[in-house]
Amino acid sequence: MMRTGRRAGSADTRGEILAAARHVFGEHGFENASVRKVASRAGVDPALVHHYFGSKQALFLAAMELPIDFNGLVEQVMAGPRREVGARLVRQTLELWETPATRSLLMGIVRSATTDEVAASMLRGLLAEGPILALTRANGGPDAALRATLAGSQVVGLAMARYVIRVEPLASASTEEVVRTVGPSLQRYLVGRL
Amino acid sequence: MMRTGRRAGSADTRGEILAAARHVFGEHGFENASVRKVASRAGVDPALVHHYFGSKQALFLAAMELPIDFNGLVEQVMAGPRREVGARLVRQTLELWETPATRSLLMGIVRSATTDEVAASMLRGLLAEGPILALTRANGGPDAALRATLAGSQVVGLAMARYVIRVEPLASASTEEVVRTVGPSLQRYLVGRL
DNA sequence: CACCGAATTCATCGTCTGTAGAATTCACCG
DNA sequence: CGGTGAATTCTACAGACGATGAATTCGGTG
Repeated sequence: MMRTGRRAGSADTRGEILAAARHVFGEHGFENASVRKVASRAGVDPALVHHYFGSKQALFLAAMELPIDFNGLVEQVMAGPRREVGARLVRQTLELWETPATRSLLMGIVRSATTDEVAASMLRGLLAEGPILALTRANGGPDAALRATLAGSQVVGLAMARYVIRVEPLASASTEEVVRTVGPSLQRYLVGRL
Repeated sequence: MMRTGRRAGSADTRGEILAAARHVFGEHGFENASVRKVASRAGVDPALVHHYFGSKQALFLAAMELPIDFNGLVEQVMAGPRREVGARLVRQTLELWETPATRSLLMGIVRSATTDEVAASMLRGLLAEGPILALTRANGGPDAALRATLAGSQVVGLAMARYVIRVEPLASASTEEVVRTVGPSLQRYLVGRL
């Protein structure tokens, strides 16, 4: 039985709670995750989570804050021939989803967005005002907003099918095959003739 | 206070419970919906739900059983010039999502699929073995399975963006504009050069 | 009209949930 | 080396949840 009171030494307990939260939210989504699961995975009492974050919602917001460099991402997608901009966007997307740190984050947002309004507006912002909009804006045209959401729909659909639902053979296809097949669709949405 | 025992007259209470279940599951998804909410919406005691269906899972399965004529749907998509098969698939999809009866059904499946494994495998089946596969199979080629899941990823992404997350301007775009913009992507996935 | 089975509700159990407050232990500053 | 504040746990509450079993009322059959 773990004794009460402050622990000896100094550890980044707050950080461990955040890491556990990302993992649990990523696995179960917001509503289905519980403060107790997070606490247990962090090796900590549930009350401590509230002491640090105040509420489950606030914990979610803190855990899902994106440590993603969007400016760099947009730059990397724009660097290179314009006729392969779609392919590069697919490649960057797959990389984000296959890096464990960002994966559980995106997983948490997508898994929660279908039922939780806060997470839904996060995803909405990501699709409508995020890096994808920056890409379509860079190529002029008055329909940049529509183009961005169209591309966003393909991106989120790809993520759902490949990583969340795991539908075969898409889930096991190689990165290059996905880039080759999905790239042209995004290409059209981003800079092609609609 | 509603008296105990059998009600006078004869009403299709079981059917009303199913309708209420479709509505509630469509709004909240499986895990977040409760037997009590369904019962309350059907004007019925929660125990009656268990009397008819046995468990929440069984209720979900019964409520989400698709009353959709897939054969007819495939036929309608295949009827007409082959170079517009993508556009016709988009149109059929939008029609399903905009008909209230089927909408809450699909909503329930998608909203639940991100966290519940049973719903996930329903959606997986829909994307990998359902009508979309029938379409890609009809056009020969050894990669029909991959083509179907690619098209499925765009379909589910469109549904997520337009109906679940409701991202603008996609959510408010006219049917014809969506058909015009998304059609060519599906066209490529279904019968085009990958 | 008696009876059986189906329909319906009530009361309840055990569990899990988010959250709050009080108590305890330690690190650090003077 | 004393004291203040932060870190951590314990205990607990009040509500919702899925599920069960018994009790009650009605429709339909003989």
